[in-house]
Amino acid sequence: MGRGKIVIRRIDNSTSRQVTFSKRRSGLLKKAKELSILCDAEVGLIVFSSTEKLYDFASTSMKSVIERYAKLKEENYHLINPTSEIKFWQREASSLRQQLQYLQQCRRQLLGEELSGLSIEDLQNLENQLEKSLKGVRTRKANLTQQENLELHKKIHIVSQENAELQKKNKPDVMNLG
Amino acid sequence: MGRGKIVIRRIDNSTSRQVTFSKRRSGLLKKAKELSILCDAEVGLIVFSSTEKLYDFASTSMKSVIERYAKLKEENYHLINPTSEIKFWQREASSLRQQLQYLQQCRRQLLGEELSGLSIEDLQNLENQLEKSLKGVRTRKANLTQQENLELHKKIHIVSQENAELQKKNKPDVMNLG
DNA sequence: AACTATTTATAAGA
DNA sequence: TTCTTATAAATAGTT
Repeated sequence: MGRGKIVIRRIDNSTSRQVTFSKRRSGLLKKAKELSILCDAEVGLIVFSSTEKLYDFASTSMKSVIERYAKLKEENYHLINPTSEIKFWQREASSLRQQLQYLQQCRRQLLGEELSGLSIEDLQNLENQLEKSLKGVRTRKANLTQQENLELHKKIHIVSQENAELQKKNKPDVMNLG
Repeated sequence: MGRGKIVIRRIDNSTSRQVTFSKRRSGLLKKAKELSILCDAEVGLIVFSSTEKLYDFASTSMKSVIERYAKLKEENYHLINPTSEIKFWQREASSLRQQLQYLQQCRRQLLGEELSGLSIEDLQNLENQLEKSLKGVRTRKANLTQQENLELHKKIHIVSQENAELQKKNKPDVMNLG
């Protein structure tokens, strides 16, 4: 619903991701509110931006929504039970550690290290990916360099003009010296 | 967004309230999902219909969303017994999440994505690294291929010998057939 | 459940 | 960030 159609995938550019977040967040909150009013529903909405900020809406109160939810889903009852609360965080940490380990291995492979576990096919895929990466990086670098060039040209032009004007002004003095 | 404009107030007619609920609920869930994907946000949405039915969406898991929410809002935090062990694991998870985030960004750059924050110098370093990676991968691939070739040669040699022996043994029979 | 006339949301641009 | 506007998407009322 805008000037162009978009596909739903993470927006790479951080600025436009923020802008889109701001717009869609307010739209979502508005619609959550409308649903609760129009249809007499109890609604709770929690949104954390990628910058860790919290935005929320609750038709009644978030506490009430969460408690009602937790009653229905007893696996979430750890909210009220400190023992399972500890277990929850332990599992969380374990899961995160696992993800971390995977990403670290992935990174090492992308750095061309730790390749011993890989088959020839894996290596070929990795090579293809690296070539793609390289292409992306070079394109970006070229764009940036070109942009910088343009700006430098502009600056030189301005400085040259300034010089020309100064020389014009200084001419009389120069003649006096001669 | 429909044949007519409506005011946002409770829909009196129970049938059309249900119909609207069904339509808007799915719209809301869709948009919650889209926001989480597009903007890399953690989103949790809980909806109870007026008929007590639960509909929900969570980009990660509802547990995680609620925990994170509860951590931020102390008024809900009284539900949790803040023992030092819980705090310890929370800190642990937070630290791990940070590392994870860093690695994810690192990985995206190595994949040639998300380059918008990098200077020309950064890009040059990245390019150098990728070239190094590529070299490592190609070397490893070449070694592996060579090694495989060697083994294949050996196998062929063995099979050839076996064949030769079999042919020698079979010769009498073959002559008998002739 | 479909259909569509409208309204609403929002992507892109300023 | 905020406004504008062309266009995509959602949906109110209808079949």
